[in-house]
Amino acid sequence: MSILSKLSFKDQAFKLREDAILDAATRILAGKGFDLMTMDDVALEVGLSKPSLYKHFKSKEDLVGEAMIRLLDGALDFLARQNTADSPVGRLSGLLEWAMRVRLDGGLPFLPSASPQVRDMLTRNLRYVTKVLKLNGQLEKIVQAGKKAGELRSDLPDDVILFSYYARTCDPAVEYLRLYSKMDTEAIIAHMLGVCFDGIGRNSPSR
Amino acid sequence: MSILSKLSFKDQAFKLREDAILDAATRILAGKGFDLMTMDDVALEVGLSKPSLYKHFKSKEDLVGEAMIRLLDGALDFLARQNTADSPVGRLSGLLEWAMRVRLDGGLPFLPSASPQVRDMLTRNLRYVTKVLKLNGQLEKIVQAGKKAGELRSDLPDDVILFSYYARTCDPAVEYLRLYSKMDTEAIIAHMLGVCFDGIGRNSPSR
DNA sequence: AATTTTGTTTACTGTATGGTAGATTTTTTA
DNA sequence: TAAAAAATCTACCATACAGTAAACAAAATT
Repeated sequence: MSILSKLSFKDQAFKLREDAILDAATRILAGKGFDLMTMDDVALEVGLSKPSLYKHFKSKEDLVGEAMIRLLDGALDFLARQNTADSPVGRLSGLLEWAMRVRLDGGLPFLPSASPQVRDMLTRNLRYVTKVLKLNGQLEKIVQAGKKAGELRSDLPDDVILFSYYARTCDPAVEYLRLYSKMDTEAIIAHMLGVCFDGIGRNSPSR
Repeated sequence: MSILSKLSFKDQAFKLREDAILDAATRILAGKGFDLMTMDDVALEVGLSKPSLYKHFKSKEDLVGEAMIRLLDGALDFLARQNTADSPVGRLSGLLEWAMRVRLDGGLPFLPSASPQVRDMLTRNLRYVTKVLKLNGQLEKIVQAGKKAGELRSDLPDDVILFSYYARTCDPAVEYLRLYSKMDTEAIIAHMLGVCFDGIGRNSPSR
């Protein structure tokens, strides 16, 4: 075994631990949110002591930032794997479904929806912002294509459509339906997609 | 001036101070959310010292609960003043517009959307829960009437429609549009109403 | 095996904050 | 105006938590 492969093995172990920490942080974040998540929680969940976390992430903000970045990477990856020949609304719909599934599976919601502090924190994270802008750029193109194809409302500005779309990924309605209705994951996803594109008004939705 | 009217005057002053505290708490809550709001913040904003707050509210949770209850009272009041002859969607639309306007005016969002801790806290507040159930009952009737009249999608269960409707009152899209678009309050409200009832899909909305 | 290096942990610091006791001021009453 | 009552504030406590220093253990290197 060469020195190189040994190093690489060590690095792999390091990376594995890092992923485990991010997994734990993600679970706890999804469960109680940023403010109630303590670094001791994360350490306990992942089976390390707190100072070890700080070998990987220089602060709580950094840790959460990385967790959000990993989520964005997942979204960008999903987009990249999509067939670009699919219809714009089909692509948006697919990504939204993916995001809902991640969330209902114990993952994070996409947007730091409510808390201004979390939003500000992420805004200060350059790598996060860069990825958000990249994702936003790609989605904006899809939205424009969708408008041209008559699949999306052309009376709404792009940013209204985009922000409303993003908001659906962290829609509290999902959480309330999960808690207080008897629907299963699939029914919730189907309904939320319907509400996103067709709203709650009128009969006979398009999809 | 009789003893009674003096007492009543003192009570009025007390009530005024209480309202001032609730106003301050509401502003701060809207600005930084529950976790970052400290009792010292509130005391400073309202011009009292912290212990004086505790003459009115027995805890931070209690204070925030009362602020939310005041908001619910406003909504119930708005509903009560509506013309019951109006169309169901007209009534829902009017209330949503009211809620958006409250929020954009520095008020609170309706639902404790994101934070599970805040949701749990309010769930333990009996007076709050009672009012939520009352409001929910009234809105459910309107939703059912709307479905019957063909103004609301009858393929969606009542609770999907209701939770999606509530979610619009605290939709983060509003915040993002306010921050990152050049729309004014009226344009934001108009678009958000459109998105709520018609979604973002297809052309030519109904309203 | 001795030495260095790396990683981990225990035990701690500093700060923020919800809440309170008791002194102090203001207002009311007589 | 003096005594009593009410309201308010200063100064504090206890707790929780992000982050760290230094002791300790494990592994790698010689």
